[in-house]
Amino acid sequence: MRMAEGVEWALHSCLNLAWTGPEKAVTATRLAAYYDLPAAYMNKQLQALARAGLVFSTPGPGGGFRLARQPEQITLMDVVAAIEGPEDAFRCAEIRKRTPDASPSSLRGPCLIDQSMRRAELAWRKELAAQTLADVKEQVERTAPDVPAHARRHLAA
Amino acid sequence: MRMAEGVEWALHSCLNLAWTGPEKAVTATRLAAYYDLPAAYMNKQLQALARAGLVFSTPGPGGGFRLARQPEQITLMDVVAAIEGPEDAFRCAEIRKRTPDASPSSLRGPCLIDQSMRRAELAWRKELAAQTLADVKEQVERTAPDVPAHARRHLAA
DNA sequence: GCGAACCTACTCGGATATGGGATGTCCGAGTTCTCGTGG
DNA sequence: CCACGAGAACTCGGACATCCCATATCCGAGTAGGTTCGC
Repeated sequence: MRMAEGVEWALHSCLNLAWTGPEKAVTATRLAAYYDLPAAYMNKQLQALARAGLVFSTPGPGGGFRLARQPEQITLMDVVAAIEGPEDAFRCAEIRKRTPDASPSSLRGPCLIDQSMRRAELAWRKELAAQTLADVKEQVERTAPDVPAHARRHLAA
Repeated sequence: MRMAEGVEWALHSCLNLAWTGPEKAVTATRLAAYYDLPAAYMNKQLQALARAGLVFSTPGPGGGFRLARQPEQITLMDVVAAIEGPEDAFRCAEIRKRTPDASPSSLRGPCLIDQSMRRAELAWRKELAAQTLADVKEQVERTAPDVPAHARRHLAA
């Protein structure tokens, strides 16, 4: 099980967009260059964020991406779901139904293995949903106060 | 992000091995046939469980797999880790270090995005570790009392 | 001088290659049981 | 009848194909701004 690395890119980019502010749009090329990443692929990740409604995208000169909501209103869960998709990691294929003696009685309830796995995954989602971009942003500003200025400087038009 | 489907197979197989008991070994072929799954691939999953020490494997006629511990001593986390490996789903590539102005001061602390993701994944692991095979087994026996007998009958030599 | 139309440059957006890991298959090493043979 | 040994069958274990999705790239649609031409 491996999470797409685009998640990491998206999270860092969202933080950077929070620092540059919603007034000026930042291009995918510039965000990618800041971390020396392939620009076209970074663009793909930002597209996913745009589809999820987390960022606004404007084409043309002066265009780029802007955060669509306040950092307090964006959770880490939102970003992960935007990149990874809404599906669970564990997907019950209901193999129990393929047994030769899958009687209606034994299939009455839900698959309990699936339930247990879902319960764990729900705990994961809850923890992600409990943390907002603003939380992480504030932590970074406290432990590394010069990072926001650096980001603004390198991402400014 | 997608978990290997071998996890589902392994969990069901562990339950079945719990029902057949540790006295008689059950072959991979028989476990696979119970769910109409490819035998060789099922064998691969059981091998992973054996490497992790969750099951004993004995070759030759009359051989097969037996649960290595009591169901109370095997958590869902054990099974998932055996199949999926020990690595985290989210792997911080430390892209923050690739910024042109990655000063030692700003890199002093750990990556806070990584920390947040780890916190969520830890919650997932804790929830998995909190549930044992015995828990799930007991739930199944309560909601579908005839399943254990079916398993024993179809998996008996 | 001013306005409008054109043109260029820029950016996103989706369609298109590529690579690595999960999925699926196959054969060999080792063990156990069986069967035959000899005492 | 019993002991023994050779053989066969069975099972795991790992090496070998195959397929699919994440990764990576490229080009087209659309837009904004600048430029030039006409009035």
